[in-house]
Amino acid sequence: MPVTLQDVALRAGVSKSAVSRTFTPGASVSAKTRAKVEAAATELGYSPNVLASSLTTGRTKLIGLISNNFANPFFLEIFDRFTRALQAAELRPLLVNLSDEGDAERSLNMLRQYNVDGVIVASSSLPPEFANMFQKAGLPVVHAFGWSSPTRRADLVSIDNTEAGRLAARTLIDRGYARAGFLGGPRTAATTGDRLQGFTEGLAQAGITPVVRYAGAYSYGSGRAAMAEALTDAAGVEAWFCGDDVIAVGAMDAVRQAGKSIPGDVGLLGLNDMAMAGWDHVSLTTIRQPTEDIVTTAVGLIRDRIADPDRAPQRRLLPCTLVERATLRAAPTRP
Amino acid sequence: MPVTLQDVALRAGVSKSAVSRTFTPGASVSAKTRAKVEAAATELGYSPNVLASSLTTGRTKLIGLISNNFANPFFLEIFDRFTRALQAAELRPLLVNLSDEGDAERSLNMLRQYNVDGVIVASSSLPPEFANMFQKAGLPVVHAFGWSSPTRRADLVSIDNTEAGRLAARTLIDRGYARAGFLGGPRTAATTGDRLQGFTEGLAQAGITPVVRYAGAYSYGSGRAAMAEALTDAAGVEAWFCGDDVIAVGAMDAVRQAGKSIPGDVGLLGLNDMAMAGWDHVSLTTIRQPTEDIVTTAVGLIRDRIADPDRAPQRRLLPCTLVERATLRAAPTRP
DNA sequence: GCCCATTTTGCAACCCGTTGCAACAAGATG
DNA sequence: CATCTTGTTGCAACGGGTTGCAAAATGGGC
Repeated sequence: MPVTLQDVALRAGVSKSAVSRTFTPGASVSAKTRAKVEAAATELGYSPNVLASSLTTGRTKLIGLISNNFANPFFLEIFDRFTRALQAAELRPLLVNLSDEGDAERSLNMLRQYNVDGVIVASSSLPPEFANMFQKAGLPVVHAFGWSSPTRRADLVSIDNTEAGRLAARTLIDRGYARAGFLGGPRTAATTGDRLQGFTEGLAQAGITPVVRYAGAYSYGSGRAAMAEALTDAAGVEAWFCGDDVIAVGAMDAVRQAGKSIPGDVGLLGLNDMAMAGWDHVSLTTIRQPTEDIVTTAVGLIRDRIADPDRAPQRRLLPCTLVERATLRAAPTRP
Repeated sequence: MPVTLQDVALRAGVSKSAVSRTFTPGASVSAKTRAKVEAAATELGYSPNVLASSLTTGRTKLIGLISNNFANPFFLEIFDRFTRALQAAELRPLLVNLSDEGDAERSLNMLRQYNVDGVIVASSSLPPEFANMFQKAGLPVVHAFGWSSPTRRADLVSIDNTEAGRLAARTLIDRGYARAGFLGGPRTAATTGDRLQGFTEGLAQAGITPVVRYAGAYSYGSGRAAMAEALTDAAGVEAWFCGDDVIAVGAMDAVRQAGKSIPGDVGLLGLNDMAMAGWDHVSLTTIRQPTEDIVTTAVGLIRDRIADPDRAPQRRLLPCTLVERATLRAAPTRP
């Protein structure tokens, strides 16, 4: 039923090649033929079959968009931006949910079956093996929002997590907090370690050693549970740097549940600046990731790498900034 | 570089056909050949190229997953479920973000270029033209989470929105609210009308006529703005049935901002039961959509329709239930 | 061991495009 | 007008599979 190249060729009275070339940018066609072909094409409502052409060109314009963070509202914003950015670049996101997929092999396989041109891994908590596999299979990979190991050979774009940790430390010190805590994301997340390191380094300058706790996942429930425990466990902490906004929101509820006030009794600092952090009843003071920049950079990187698979791996670390809201006390005014 | 059918055939000492048939369920192959082929295949790490086979079979196992609700956290849960359900059915979601895509034609075109087997529209606020176009193009379409017009020829799965409206009405009446309001989603959303109708009908039985307001979008900001206005505009309303949880959360903040208490001064009833509705500080009383059921039903419908494109359009209306939390006052105990 | 009905198998054409190559046309140059 | 460029065009092979068809192999019954 669908209109094929052949149909258009017949209609326009030219060869298949002529039609094909009309739709191939940079190919050699005379203005006359092109006109004939285009007329026939619009008349028939023809549009070339990407999949068929991928057979010979090896390009599908399909990008695997991989994540396992489907419980974190921040990632809805990320998906929003990625889908738009990819669409704008004439690429198509094949969304892969790795939440309950223990088997890396299977996912890799499926992406290869579809001949994806590249893979964007949007997650900080995916096990390293995934990245490795994709690369071994010769698939261009870019990591966004996570990762850190300089040994990896994949492209990377994210904030400088160590620097974010330092910024968090400076912020808490500025506000006069003397007893600080780190409520990280999952231990296995690549970013968690870097943030902790920066945080610890930064605090060290004020002679402070942070209490360290971890949430089991990037989710409200995990943040809440971890904080509930920490409140009895590490009661003296005045302010917590949380590994992520959604964890911070969970923590916030645990604190209030325990009858303590924010930021009076306990201060909270998040990371991401998801939309919800700005909602009235949340008003989370947080470190903002430049989401839009990260996404457009990631899309740019994947295009570049597809064009030149052998180029050296790129690392783009973008700066993050503090967003002042209501979960940390104000800096004491200096006389 | 990738392993092809040919390679496996050579290795196994059989013809291409034999290999192809080994991987085609229901084809005629002897146990012996199958064994040989499978051995060779695993040895070489072969997996068939879906795209190549789609050329002859006409099936890509690609499903367009279309939405424009990227500001509503509820949809992250929906995407989570859809991706899992599709993956489990050996289908792949090609995610299409229609948020800023005014041009239906363009999206349709791209979906056709990729030969998607079908389309799932997950949104209640997409203009009707989309559905029409897909269908005219002969693409199997199923609508999930929205729509209602019985004149459409697409498959539909959602809650019974009129019934949901009635349930909301009954609930408010039970709690003794005499002055009720309806804070709907966008006027253009197909579901909004149905819910209002059911709500109005239900209230009529108690002789109540609802005040009606609309939010401009399914988002926190719209809900908040609409409620802020309504609070001065329609100050007498004791309880509002909101078109959606995220709108309700926005409304909640507007109410608190105005110095009123919930549910003391103003009652709120949401719809969806997104995860966040259950968070401590939200505790939204809401009407629950059976999300999981809707999703699995939608995936089932799309498979069936792909198998038999000519069958009569299906409508599956699933029941919804009230989830009691903290934004409506309790029903007065009857002696 | 022979004959017939069933399976199994391979050949070759086909799905829808792309592309190297050679043939060809048109325009420039002398 | 002949010759050389340069630009256009069609042919045919190819990419990685599927499938109708006929030939070959297998199995069963006697």
